[in-house]
Amino acid sequence: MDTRRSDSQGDGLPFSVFARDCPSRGTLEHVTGRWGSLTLGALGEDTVRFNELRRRIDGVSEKMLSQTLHALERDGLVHREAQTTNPPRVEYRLTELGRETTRRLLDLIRLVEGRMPEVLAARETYDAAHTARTASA
Amino acid sequence: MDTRRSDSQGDGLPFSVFARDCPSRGTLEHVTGRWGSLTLGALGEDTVRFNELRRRIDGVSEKMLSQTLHALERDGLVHREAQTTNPPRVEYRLTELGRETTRRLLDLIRLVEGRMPEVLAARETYDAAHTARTASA
DNA sequence: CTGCATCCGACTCGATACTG
DNA sequence: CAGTATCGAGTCGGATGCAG
Repeated sequence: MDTRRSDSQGDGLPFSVFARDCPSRGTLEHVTGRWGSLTLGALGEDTVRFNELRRRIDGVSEKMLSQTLHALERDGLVHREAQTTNPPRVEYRLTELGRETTRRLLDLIRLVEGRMPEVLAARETYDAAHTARTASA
Repeated sequence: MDTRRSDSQGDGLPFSVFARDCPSRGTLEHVTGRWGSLTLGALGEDTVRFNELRRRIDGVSEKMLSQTLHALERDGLVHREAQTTNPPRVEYRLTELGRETTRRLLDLIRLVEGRMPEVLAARETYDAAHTARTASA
């Protein structure tokens, strides 16, 4: 059966990201996506306002941050608290689930960052091999 | 100072995904991207051929898998071994760095999958609140 | 079998402008 | 400050066709 593909990865969970129509795939993408991961990481343990968040994530546009925040809020990872005062003040912070998720995410990010020298070296090797092939052709 | 942003996340690493021009951002995207994460997870501890990999990842196109594999190979996460025999046989497997990365990634995936019921519930709540607002308007 | 090249539509993203 | 609406450029991604 196609829907049992997850077994080949040996997880035995009720959902499987490996299946095309699995809902966890969407959530995983919100979490790991370009802005999702950065947003979660930038929130961390803090309670942060919209523009502060925007400043923390270098390069994110208003639109993308807003969009990302909505997706994460919808998935129950981020809590949004709006005060209808003037000036408006909206604060975002991680839910418990969001913190758990972010913890794992940061483990991953830290690993990747810590190993970047290896990655960069691998890239050079790869590129050298490839340009050599192209150049010699 | 802008380049110290990473400190606000308390990691103190030499790279910071939060900075726009940080090379780790690209690698992180390869790893966590739509197909990258699934490819790494599908490789696991195995040595897998191209089409077998394609079968494991439900919905991936040839093009995307090939592209993803190249990116991961370039980053030193995946090892590619091509036998120039006939028929051609190309095997992919994770490097040590790839396995480390995948381990973290699977921690994250498992968490997300395990908590999907919560996510789904949060979505319903969110959607209900939103459609209510829209409907009542 | 394992791929690369090309075409082309769909969707994403970012800049801008505008609202409360 | 905290967004939403719109629009155009760019990228993603799938289908097809071809090559070793």
